Amino acid sequence: MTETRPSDTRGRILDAAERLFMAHGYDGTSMRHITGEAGVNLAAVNYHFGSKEALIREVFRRRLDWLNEERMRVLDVLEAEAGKQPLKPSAIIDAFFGTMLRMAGDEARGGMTFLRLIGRTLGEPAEFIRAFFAHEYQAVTERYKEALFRALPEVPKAEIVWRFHFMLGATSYAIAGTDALRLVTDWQIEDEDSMDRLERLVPRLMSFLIGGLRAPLPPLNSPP
Amino acid sequence: MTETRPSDTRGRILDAAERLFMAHGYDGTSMRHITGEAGVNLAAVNYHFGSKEALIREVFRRRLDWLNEERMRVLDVLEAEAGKQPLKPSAIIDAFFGTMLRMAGDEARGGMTFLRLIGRTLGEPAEFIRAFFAHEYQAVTERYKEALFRALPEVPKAEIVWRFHFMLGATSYAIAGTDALRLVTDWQIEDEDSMDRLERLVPRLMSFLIGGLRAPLPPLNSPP
DNA sequence: TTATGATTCAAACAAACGTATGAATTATAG
DNA sequence: CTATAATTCATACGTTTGTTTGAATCATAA
Repeated sequence: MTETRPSDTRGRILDAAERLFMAHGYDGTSMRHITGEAGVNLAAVNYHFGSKEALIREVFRRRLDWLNEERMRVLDVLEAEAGKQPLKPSAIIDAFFGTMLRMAGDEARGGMTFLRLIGRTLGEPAEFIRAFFAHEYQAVTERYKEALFRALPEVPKAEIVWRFHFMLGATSYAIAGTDALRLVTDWQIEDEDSMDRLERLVPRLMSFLIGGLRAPLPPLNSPP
Repeated sequence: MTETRPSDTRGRILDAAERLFMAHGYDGTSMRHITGEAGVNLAAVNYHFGSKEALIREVFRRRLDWLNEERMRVLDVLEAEAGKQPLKPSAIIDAFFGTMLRMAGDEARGGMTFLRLIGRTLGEPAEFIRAFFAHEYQAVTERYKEALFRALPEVPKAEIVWRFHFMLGATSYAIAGTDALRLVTDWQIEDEDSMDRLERLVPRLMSFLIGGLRAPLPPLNSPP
């Protein structure tokens, strides 16, 4: 629906790159892996995207554009419904993190693969990737921070920013794995099949995030 | 202070590798970067460690051995003090995460550099790194999970395991950055100098973690 | 001192990397 | 159909990668 498509070479490259970057990271994925997996010629990436750097930017852009617009839209709806009174913190958290997590069930928008790629990438060392993310996310995080400030007027703003940050970390890590996670989860979870696991992850994570957000404030340290 | 050293080539390599892996990741750091930064010959890494893979394993091992022994020791002390009654969850969390975070102030044990390396690496895609971590951590996480089970007998074990996992994610992300973090934290935090920031991070994160751990349980999903 | 083992060194290796080229092929328009 | 543009292709370029080699240098002990 985006454009007339004489050939799906572009799409095949993006899909393969998404999957491989998720599995092996940016530096760990070569052009030959990508084009091999996509079944296209090696030169196709540079023809269609210009460079490897531009490719991964496009991999993220085609998903993040929708996600961040959706996050804005959901917040619009919430604020319209609430009128002038502040939102419930849990509603804001669900709008930001829940909207992202629910992408896992939407295969047309990347599904679990893209979600895990996001989780991985927030810890990615490459400078241009971090810069790109900061730019893509700026407007959205700004709005959500403001909404949280209004929702929690008694909590110092610096504290909210930190906790927003902690929530991002818990979420990234939760979705990045199922592999890395096995560090902590060997048993007891295996008996749920992966469908169950994903469906239960959202409410589980959401409870944790809201518990953390609403936790008692840390003691102020005294020394002068 | 650690040992008699006929030459500190090994140590210089480990220090440089630690710093560079932290800054650019495993695949993003070349042997020539490492040996150049360390001021040693290119072949020195392969002579002293055998391979790049063995090098990064040693980078982690020299720090993690101490950290995980310390975690065990602290838990021993706590359990001895408590006698037969269960520990406070907050004490367990502090023993596990606080012990690690306080390494940031201990320059002889890697300090902030190693701490940020850990944060980065828990999301590292390379298979052998994940395998190594899982192996190094197994005994410790097992003991801490058991301690948490006893401390929170009313909470389902699966829930505790998940929340332990979320806590790991929040912690990794919190220490990995100051760079990546700038995504969410642009202002309001800059006015604290970096010493303050680090000192305040520990109680802030600890409050968040305990709030998440003690949060109300997620609703059970109903469908049959 | 000489002899022996440990370490450092410059140089080279094949393999893999991202990118560029120009010809061949395919699609589109007149 | 023909002409023009878009795309695919095999191939090659110059770097950079991790690792190896054999000689040179160092330290230690007899």
